[in-house]
Amino acid sequence: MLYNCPVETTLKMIGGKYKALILWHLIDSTLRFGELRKFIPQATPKMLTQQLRELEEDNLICRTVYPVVPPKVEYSLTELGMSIHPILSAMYGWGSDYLKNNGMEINCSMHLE
Amino acid sequence: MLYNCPVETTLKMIGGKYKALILWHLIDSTLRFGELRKFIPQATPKMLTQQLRELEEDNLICRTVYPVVPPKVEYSLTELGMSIHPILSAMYGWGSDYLKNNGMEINCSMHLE
DNA sequence: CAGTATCCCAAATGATACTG
DNA sequence: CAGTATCATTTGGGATACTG
Repeated sequence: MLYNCPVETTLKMIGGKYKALILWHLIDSTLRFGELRKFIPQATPKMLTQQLRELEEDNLICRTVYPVVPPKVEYSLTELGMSIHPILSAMYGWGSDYLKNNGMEINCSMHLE
Repeated sequence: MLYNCPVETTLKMIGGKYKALILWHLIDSTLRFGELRKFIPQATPKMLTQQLRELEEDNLICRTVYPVVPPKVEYSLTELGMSIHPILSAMYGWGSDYLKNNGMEINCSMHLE
């Protein structure tokens, strides 16, 4: 695959419908599939699975399966995934400012750090 | 519209197919429609127009029409558009590193600054 | 030059039901 | 619990031709 611009490379990896959101949620915690679903209820299981698989393929997240019943699967950031943090933070900061300046309430169940 | 997270707000505004690329090209120059087409040949006129209109609606770029024949239209960044620069730069940097570490050549007709 | 207008196709996403 | 499978639908996007 040939990219015109590195900006596009980055966008391809974190620009999926729920990818930035998933990464953001994983920044400070390892989460199970069901927990991610609760954080991102608008994503159907199919979509969530698909996005997670793509993130995993791109080596941004790590999927750990515990061989127990009932199944337990945990998702966490890889080192590469953690290296995205500054970008996500910058996006969070810019987005917050934008919403504030436009009198929109932020409805984010998320912790800044 | 209600956003779950400011990260999504930002992504909605710069995540369109050619948006980041358009913004990136406009960072250091005002460009005409035809010039943007040359820089982004993969975008059909329809798509380019659509993306430009959305960027304009979001107040990221400014469209200036000169009442001459033949028509002359120039696009430039607004202040808000310029404020995206750090994010784009961060994305450019991360993407470059990623491509380098994976032995991929960068084929970007673009100037870093 | 800077777009619009149409038509059409492919990909993305949603809804729902099911399973090891 | 953590997904898959299937079907239906919507959306995105390309090709092409046309215009003030």
